[in-house]
Formats: sequence, C-alpha cells, structure tokens
Amino acid sequence: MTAAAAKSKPSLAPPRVKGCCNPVAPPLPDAYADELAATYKALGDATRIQILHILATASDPVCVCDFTAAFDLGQPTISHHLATLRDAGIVTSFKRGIWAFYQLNPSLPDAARAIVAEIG
Amino acid sequence: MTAAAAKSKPSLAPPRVKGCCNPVAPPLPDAYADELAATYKALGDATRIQILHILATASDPVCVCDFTAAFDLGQPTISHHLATLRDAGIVTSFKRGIWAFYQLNPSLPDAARAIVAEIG
DNA sequence: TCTACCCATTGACAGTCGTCGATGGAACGG
DNA sequence: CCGTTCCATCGACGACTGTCAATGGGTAGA
Repeated sequence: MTAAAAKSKPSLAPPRVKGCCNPVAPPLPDAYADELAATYKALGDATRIQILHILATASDPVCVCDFTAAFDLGQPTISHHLATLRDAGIVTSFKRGIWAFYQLNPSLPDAARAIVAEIG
Repeated sequence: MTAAAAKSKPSLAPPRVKGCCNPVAPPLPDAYADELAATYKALGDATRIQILHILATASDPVCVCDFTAAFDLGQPTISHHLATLRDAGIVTSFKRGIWAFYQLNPSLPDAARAIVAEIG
C-alpha cells in the first residue's frame, strides 16, 4: 500500500497534497448544529415571523382567535404554524376554557432567546 | 338582508363580537418579514450551519475545496449550499486562479450580522 | 341534553428543498 | 495545444412544506 493507498478513497479527507486546501475548524457537534438549524427553520416563514412579532410585543398570552383574525389564512393553517413554533420550543401554549393561548417560551435557551429578540 | 348577512361568509374577519379577542400589534411590513424569513430559511439546514461555523472561525476566506473535504457530500451539493448562502446575502465569494473562496459578507445588515454571530 | 363555538387533527395537493450524477466552462502546467 | 483540476449549472428524483376543506373532540351556555 504505497501509491495505491493514496489513490483509494478510505472514508474521509484524503491527504490532499495540492496547493490550496487548508485545515478548517472542527465541526460543531452534530446535535447542536441540528438543533440550531431546526430553530432557524421554524423561523423561516413570513407568517411565523409575524406571529412571533405579535407575541414579542404583547404583554400577555395571545388567544388563537386573535391570530386567525390577523391573517388572511385558514384556521387550520394558523394552528399548523403555531404547532410548528411549539414543536421547535419557541412558544408554549395552554388552554383556558374554550380558548387556547400562546406565549413566548419563558424558558427559552439563551441562543434561541437571542435569535427571537431580533424580531420584537 | 338582515340576519342573513351575518350568516353569509363575506370575505374577511366578521365582526367577532365574542368574549375573548383583543387587538394585536400592527404587523411588520411584509417586505421586512419576508426578508427576515428568507435569512432564517437560509440558516435552516445543518450543513449550512457548519459552513457558517467554519467561515466564522476562519481568519481568511475559505476555499471551496476545503468545504468539499470537510463534509460527506458531493461537490455539487456543497456548491448549492454556498450559492444559497450567497443568494441570501450572508456570504460573498471571489475567484483566484482555479479556486473559489467564500467569506462572511463584510457588509451584512446589522440584523443578519447579529443572527450569524450566534453561530461563531 | 342539545346547540354553538373554538381549536387540533387528518387527508390531499401543489410547490419547494436537498441530494446526486452528468455536463460544461475556466484556469493552470506540460 | 492538450490534459488536468476546480467549480458552477442542469436534470432528475424523493422528501418535506404550506395551504385548504372536512372532520372530530372539548367546553360553555340554553
């Protein structure tokens, strides 16, 4: 295994004896990168940005009926967007009587909190 | 058309004389919400998060060949992710000889800069 | 109990996204 | 001039996303 070893494709990063490539920073832990990407993906929709804007400027939890009145979208669509934000851990919800209320997650991780603060 | 008018579905937001709904904050300008959502969407992928991590920790522009060596992905896929980040205005690129280099956009808007700073 | 209301869930459909293989253009080295 | 290397683009395919209409489960009031 002399020159042949350099020609085969082991599994990762062959020696790369060229004239350009430099070492790069070690990658972020996969779990952390996935989590960060999931948070950003949940914010990657204009309707959800508007929902967060409403929540960030409200002093109290907001009823779902307020969201359905504020957007030109069907009620199931609003519910879907709210569920997306809740699954991402960005908002929390509770029910009071007939109504469901949403608010920014009070125990948001610092990284996510800084992200959401951009929208207020 | 007295009670019948209240029963038909005009087009938007019927009066809503109920017991819950409150006024909400005026929406963000559509253009701004779209722009913010587009930036977040560009960050909503673990590979692109890793790319930005590399760029944020590098002191010099990074060659594409470094990215293709750092990920278990085909070269067209890496090129596609870099183009996505460039189209979103998050990174810029230039060519030197055979190689193409990418760096964080030095004239990134403040909002986007704060977002990317989360990843460094 | 019956009715009205609010909201979540389901099923369906068009559109977008991430990935790959193949192709093509541009810049060097012999 | 020719072959090699690097990178962007194209075409295709499966997976996911945003939206709606229809349905169903709860809760309050008559």
